[in-house]
This record gives sequence, C-alpha cells and structure tokens, in this order.
Amino acid sequence: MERKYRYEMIKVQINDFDLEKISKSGQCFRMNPIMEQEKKYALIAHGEYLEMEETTDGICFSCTQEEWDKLWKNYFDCGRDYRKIYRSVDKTDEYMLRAVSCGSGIRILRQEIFETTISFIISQQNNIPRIKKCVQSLCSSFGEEKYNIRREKYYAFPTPERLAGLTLEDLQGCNLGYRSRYILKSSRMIVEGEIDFAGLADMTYEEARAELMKLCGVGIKVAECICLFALHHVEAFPVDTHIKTVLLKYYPDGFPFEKYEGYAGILQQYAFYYDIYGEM
DNA sequence: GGACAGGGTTACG
DNA sequence: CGTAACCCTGTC
Repeated sequence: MERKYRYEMIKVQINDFDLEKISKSGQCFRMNPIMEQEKKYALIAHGEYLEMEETTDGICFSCTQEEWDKLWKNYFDCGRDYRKIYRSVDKTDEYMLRAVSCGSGIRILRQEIFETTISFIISQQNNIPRIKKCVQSLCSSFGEEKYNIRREKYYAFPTPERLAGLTLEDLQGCNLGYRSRYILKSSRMIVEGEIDFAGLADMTYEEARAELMKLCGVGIKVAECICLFALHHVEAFPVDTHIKTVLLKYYPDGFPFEKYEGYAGILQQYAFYYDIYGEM
C-alpha cells in the first residue's frame, strides 16, 4: 500500500486493547474512525494528532518510539495489566463478569485536565454524538490551528486563557446552551487561580474531587469523571443515569466496593459500556 | 410536527 | 434538602 505522505509509524504489542471500544467508551470525545479507512482511528489529545490501526501482530501508531514512550504509552495506560482486572472479578458477580467480557479492550485514558474538565461540563444533560459536536466546535473556533501528518488542518483544545477571555456571545455558535456560562466562569476561575488547578495532579482523590467541585458547572458526577479520566484516580466512581439504572437493577444492596477496592472506577466503565452497547 | 430526553448542576423554595 | 429550570438537538 502506498502512502501519500511519509511519516513515522511504530508497531506495539498490547494485550486487551480495542480501538473501537476505547473510542466509543464515552471518556474521550476526539477519537473517531477515519472515514475512508476501516478499522483505522484518529485521535487528537495533548495538542497532538495520532492515527492508530489494529493489525494481526500489534497495533500501529503514527508516532516515533520517543513520542510513544513519552506520551502515548502512558495516555493509553499501558503500564497496567487489564487481564488482571478481568480475573479479579468475583465469580458470583454475574453482571460484572458479563460487563467485563463485553467491554474487554477498554482502557482508562490519561487525558489532559483542562480539556477533560470542559468536556464533562458539556456532557451534562447531553448525549455523546452532540458532546463530540460541541467539543469539536469549541476547538475549531478557539483552539490552535495545526497540521497533521496528512497535511490536513486540525485544532488543539483551547487553552484556559483563551476561553477565559471570551464572552457568552462568542460561544453562541458552539450551541452549548446554558453550559456556556459554566465554561466561561470555570475558565476564569482557573486562570485567576481561584482554584488550585495546577496542584490537582499532586492531590489525593478526595482532595482533587473537592477542589474540582469549586468550579461552576462541576458537581459530584463531573468531578468523578475528571478524577477518573484525567487524573487517573481509578477508584473514582462516576454515577450517571446509566450506572444508576445498573445499580438499581443488579446491585440493589449497593455496589460491592470492598471487593474492588482501589479500582472500582475501571469496572464502572465496563458497566457503562455494557449498559449502552451490550446485548444489542 | 410537537414532545421528549439526553453521561447533571444550579438556584430557588 | 427536595426539585424545577436551565439550553439545544436529534429522535420518536
């Protein structure tokens, strides 16, 4: 196969890694299949553009070994043995056994903190396709313009400073609804140091969650999402409408946190995925 | 075609 | 402390 443009590619062997499931898992909103090419995905994260493809003997990434080691390896949580998580599920926990089997290949990503914060403020009372549209619109309007390996334009996620300087009017074109106000206010709080945003990475899960909830438009659920999908506190357990349904139906006596101490959030993600895509 | 709900949160009472 | 209202779209 002839490639139009020359660019670095590396092939990595990773167990329990499924691009489609990761892209559909609802934790990231800028990873999508590339139109013309089946099973090939493009992702924009940490300001960078990455293409990915599953092959029979590994997964191809459009980056150098150095970039992989420095950024993407960690982004995809490659230091963790997910097989160990599957095996750790209680044999009597039938729902979770099915959920994990359905969602095997999902990874919990390490996403950029500001992007995750704004994206999950947008996510409230919203559905995934429209969240993606809102995020894309925000990026193409206010993000830095860059060029990818195909020499196509793409946009980084806007900086806090850029969003903080906007007005409600500026955001009207992004169709964010009442969330516009939350985004402006929270961005300004971050820029003006009203919350210790830079210090979040060094806080414990509980500290980070409390600090995040000071932001406007960030309640318990959104804070848990940021803790899990950006700060990688895998004990964080976001409860949304899907998880609420699951808890009511399959865990009427409460979720067995004691069995899954320290990583309930990962299992939450399998349950979320299974509730949306399972048994179709 | 209008009504309704979609990964909640805020701001009232 | 419970709950209506918040904005915008895609779907029925």
